Amino acid sequence: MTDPDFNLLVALDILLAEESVAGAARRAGLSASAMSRTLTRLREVTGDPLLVRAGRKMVLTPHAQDLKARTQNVVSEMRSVLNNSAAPLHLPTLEQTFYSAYQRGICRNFWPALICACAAQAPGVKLNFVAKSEKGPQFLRDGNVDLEIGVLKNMGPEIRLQALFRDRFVGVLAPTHPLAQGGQITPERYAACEHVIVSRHGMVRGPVG
DNA sequence: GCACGCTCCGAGTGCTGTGA
DNA sequence: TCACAGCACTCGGAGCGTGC
Repeated sequence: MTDPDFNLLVALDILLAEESVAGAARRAGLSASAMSRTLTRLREVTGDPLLVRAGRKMVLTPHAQDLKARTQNVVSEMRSVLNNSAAPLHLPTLEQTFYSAYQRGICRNFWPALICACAAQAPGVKLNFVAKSEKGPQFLRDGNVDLEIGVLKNMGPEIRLQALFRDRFVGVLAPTHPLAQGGQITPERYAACEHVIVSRHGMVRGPVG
């Protein structure tokens, strides 16, 4: 039995992510025709069309939808195995550009310290800060971003998370406010008050209720 | 509003060159 | 010799402008 061509996995990963032969070709540094032939080979190997025309666009078949997450994980694991160099990381000579996604209002506090630390310990490193328009780990999975700073959760097992700090809310109220009367402010008393919710994501309920 | 034609874009394919 | 990639081309769909 001959092993399949594992290079096809990388192409499959890009095709499933881009949902476009032309887009996948650009990302892989190939011509569209070369990527089209690669897709043909993938169709032969998997026995599934994988990407089918829907008007002017291409859409994933149900089988391709099933393969998408598995392929991402396998390719990510392959890369981590192959990139696991035995040579220790040497920051003073490291020449690399890192892209960092940020959520407005959260990580600007970290920029000065981060830039100073890079300049001192890794002068060859360049930092590009990219405003992030949507939540989710897709930017990291696609490799468009190396680092994200913000309120992160449900990122998946392949994304490494590290807590930088814990925040807390501080309430300010007038001496005449009902909460200021009657002793200790409990969560129940706080929740019983009327609230105004401001949500960037259209949520009509918050942690309070 | 509708039909028609033009243009653009993307996928697929035949042919050919290249390297192992 | 074979596999792969690029060039050139065709085909099909969408968008847009124009005339009725």
